[in-house]
Amino acid sequence: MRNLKISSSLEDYLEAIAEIIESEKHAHSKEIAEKLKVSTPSVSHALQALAARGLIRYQPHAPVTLTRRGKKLADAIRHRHQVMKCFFANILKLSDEEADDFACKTEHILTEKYKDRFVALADAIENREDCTGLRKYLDEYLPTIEGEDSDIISLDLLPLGHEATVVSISENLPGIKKFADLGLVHGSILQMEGKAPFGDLIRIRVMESRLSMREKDAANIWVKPLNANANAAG
Amino acid sequence: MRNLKISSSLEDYLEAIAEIIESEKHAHSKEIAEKLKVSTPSVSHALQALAARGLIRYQPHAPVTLTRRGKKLADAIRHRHQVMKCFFANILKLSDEEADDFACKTEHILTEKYKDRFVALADAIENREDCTGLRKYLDEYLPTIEGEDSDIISLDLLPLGHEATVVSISENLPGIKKFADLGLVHGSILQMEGKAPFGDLIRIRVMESRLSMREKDAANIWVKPLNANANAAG
DNA sequence: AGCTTGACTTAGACAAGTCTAACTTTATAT
DNA sequence: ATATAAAGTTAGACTTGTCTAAGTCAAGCT
Repeated sequence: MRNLKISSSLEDYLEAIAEIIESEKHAHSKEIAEKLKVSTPSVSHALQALAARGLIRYQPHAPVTLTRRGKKLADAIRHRHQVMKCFFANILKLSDEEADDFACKTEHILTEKYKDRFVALADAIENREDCTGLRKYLDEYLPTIEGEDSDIISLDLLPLGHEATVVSISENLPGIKKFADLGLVHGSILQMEGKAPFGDLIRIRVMESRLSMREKDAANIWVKPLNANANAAG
Repeated sequence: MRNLKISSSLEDYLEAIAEIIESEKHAHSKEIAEKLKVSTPSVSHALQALAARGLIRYQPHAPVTLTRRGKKLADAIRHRHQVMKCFFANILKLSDEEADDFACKTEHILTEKYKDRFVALADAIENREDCTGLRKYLDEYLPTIEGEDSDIISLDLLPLGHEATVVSISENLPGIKKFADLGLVHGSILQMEGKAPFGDLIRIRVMESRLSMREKDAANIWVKPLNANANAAG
């Protein structure tokens, strides 16, 4: 069996061909071009590449059909797409269109193993009896998340005097302090109090206490600055 | 503010530079090359591109540093990486290394909105009181999923006489029959009984009953063939 | 039958990203 | 101080995937 890896661009062509054939029996270059929003010369080029890999039957000026191998590969891609689309729509509550868009991108990087785990997770969340609470929560809360290009920065970038809330902390790195022990957790509000000009140390205030940490460690704490404060300084 | 979109390749360089600077203060071409497993000329080339976009300070033969904008963008990328890595490791139960690998790919396609929803989902699953059952299930079941390039095909490809189990069905397409009504659900075992040579119809057996469907609809049913059966035929 | 039109392909330019080979710069070591 | 080594850059080839421009093919019309 020949090499089955093709570029994500060719995967897109193959997928489009499969979908067109499904609804129209034959796939014409023009339709493929419209579906993928590329020019027809690009399609011709891609068709030659697919034919060279034995995935389609292609004679110039005739509509293409999929070989058995091509159909199988196209199906695998379409299945990945479908699985991810369902996950994004049903679990993450994206709109149908958003889910489809995002699935288009993930279908090229998803491997079988990961796919199966997404399926299992989605299945469990949707069907387990003890997940009614979670389902209700996801239904109500997720659609409210808008995430308009939020200005999350790492703590070491927070300007002097500015306040911010802690968004997340990478604790899994070796040699990093346990920040949680210092009262630094998701949601904490902190203020940048000082930066040593050359040194590696920064000083922050959390609630009523103060603490110092290495700048290097601060780069692993992500915060979202609160607006309208303080004297911007570098 | 200038255009902030850069290619995923440049994102990789920027991320690598940020990580090296974090542990070594200065990023040298050679280290970047080693980290990304590319040649040093490729690094030089990328550095020029990043400098042209105002993301790094770069003088030939001197170690690079990040501009403020560069640091901010690098942090956004690293945060996406970290979020996805946590999701894959903690929820989907991939190994640390697998989670990291997969995060490397997803970090380039994840937008803020989707990121926030992944965070919310992971947070809910890990911390809600009513999710202990789900957590236990994920802990025990997901690691057993191996998905060794499973031979999932669409039903219309199943050879005559062969049996298969239903893996999933796309019901959300317009004009598609409600297969569930016919006893066709996830896990059903079916057998291909006949294909009309030209026509669009195929005939299958599910449990003790038989049903026909259009080949076009069969392409939206994914099955996993059972081994060692029947007479292979086209 | 020949003309016209639309579909498709070929040819060739361009951009991004990679590489090897050859060169330059900087640092090190007597 | 100069030779040598290491690091980094430039030059140029190659690949993939895109495009426009210019052709070719095939079908339908009169």
